[in-house]
Amino acid sequence: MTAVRSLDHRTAPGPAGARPTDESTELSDNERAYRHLRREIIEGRYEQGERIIESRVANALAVSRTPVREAVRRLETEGLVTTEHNRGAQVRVLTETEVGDLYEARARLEGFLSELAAQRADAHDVEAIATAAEHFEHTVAAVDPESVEGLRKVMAANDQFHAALVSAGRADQLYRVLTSTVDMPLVFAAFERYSPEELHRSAMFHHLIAGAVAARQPERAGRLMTEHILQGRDAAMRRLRLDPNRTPIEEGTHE
Amino acid sequence: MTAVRSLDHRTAPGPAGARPTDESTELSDNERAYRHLRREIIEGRYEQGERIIESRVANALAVSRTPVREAVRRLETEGLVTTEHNRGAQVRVLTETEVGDLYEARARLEGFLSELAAQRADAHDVEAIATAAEHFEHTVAAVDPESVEGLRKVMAANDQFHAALVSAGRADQLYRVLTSTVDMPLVFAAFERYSPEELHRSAMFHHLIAGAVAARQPERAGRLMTEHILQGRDAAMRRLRLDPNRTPIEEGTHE
DNA sequence: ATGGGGCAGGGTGCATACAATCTCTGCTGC
DNA sequence: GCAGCAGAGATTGTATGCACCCTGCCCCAT
Repeated sequence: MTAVRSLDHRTAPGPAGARPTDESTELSDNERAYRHLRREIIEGRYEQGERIIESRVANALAVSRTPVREAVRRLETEGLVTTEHNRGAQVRVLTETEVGDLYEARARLEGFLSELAAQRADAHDVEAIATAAEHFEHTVAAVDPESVEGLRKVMAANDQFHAALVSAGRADQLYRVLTSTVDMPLVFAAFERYSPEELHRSAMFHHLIAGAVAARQPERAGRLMTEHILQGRDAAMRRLRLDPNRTPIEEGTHE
Repeated sequence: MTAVRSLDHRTAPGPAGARPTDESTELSDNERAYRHLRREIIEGRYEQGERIIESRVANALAVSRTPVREAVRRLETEGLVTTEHNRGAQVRVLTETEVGDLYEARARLEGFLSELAAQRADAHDVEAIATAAEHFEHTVAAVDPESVEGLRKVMAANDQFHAALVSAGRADQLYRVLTSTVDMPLVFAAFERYSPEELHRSAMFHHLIAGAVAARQPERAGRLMTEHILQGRDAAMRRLRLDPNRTPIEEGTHE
């Protein structure tokens, strides 16, 4: 495959629903490869343990192997893939215990984050958090959680809520720790299996957390968030036990 | 600069004090670049915010830019450096608040880790933890904490203790989260400034934690570890406040 | 039939080439 | 004297080439 791209670069600098806060630049190939692979893995389109062939990914994105390799290094550091010398990368396989531990670690980190948010939020932050909680509730009620788009919308709304907390907590560094650490795979795996009641319960927790932040009660905010995440863990692990082999979200052959 | 290496590869497959448990393979260029850069940054031989020039690093290690770039991607994901498109990487600058937050996050994670260790350790693990605590105490008493080698020895002993806990907690995933997350820079910055009394206090905490694990008391182990880390935070931040501009550990020009 | 050696193809790791971008410097014109 | 700009050199981002590694398969000797 030889460079059929050239124009991709110029088209669409990314005017979509981009947050007005920061990025509007056109993505580097590296970044595109990273996001692509991340999504493929998170949404289950790679098997657990499946090998990631650099040249295939490169072809699929019409780039060379170089940016793909760099993306793989990032994913490796995030823990989404493992690598062996001269044998490339494969999607990480997590045991049930590991999944549980990671959820619990996440619960503590997000609990801490929520405490910070409750301490540091200004009026604008409080507003944003409440809005996000509202938005999540609407989304959950409106979309079909079985469809890919529905799922993605729910996830996006969920991210928005957490992002509002991060912003309120002035904790960008923590955010990196959270997202860049076997965080997403769990989230998606969880939502993939969430029942309507569970989604509903999440929406309720979001509201409660928003309330605790607005009331400047760090401990309660932290406790609620911790419990919220642990609820997610339990739901996810119930499903994991029922169906240990996750099924892909979409067809999307990465062949 | 053109390949003057060739032999580096063959020499010393790494028979040094390598843990018998795993690696004895010769390192890839990528890995070498990663470790080199990581150490340079952690030990303060790059200024905060200083730019990292790929070709310079490549020359210094007698490798091409390719593995260096991959190493930089890893460091970026770990949060040690930041990058901007077409403008390369620079050493991350942390505010005092961010340092404090990260320490606290770390305190919670390591606290959790200690709980796991107290729950899951077998007799062998308990033994290893006690030994490591002992070793740390000896090291602290024996070396000159002002010298680079002394500092490195203290850090190595410290790592050994924490590694023993990780091993006991069956928490390899968590370990990744801990180390790969703006963890090291803080550790070193802390030890760099530690006074003998503070090192002593650390040794004491290690013993207490080891005791709690041996006694199978997860809560106490967790609490002690959390406090241990927070002590470290306070010490580090006291020093930070006295001398906001860290000084390099060694001369070592990375020119 | 079976164990093993070797060979071919697929893939990875690294080096090198090159265009695009950035940055710095010195000059020009106001 | 200084803002601003052009150009050269420095540096990054990506593509491509190549040597080595690894795996699976076929064939041969036992």
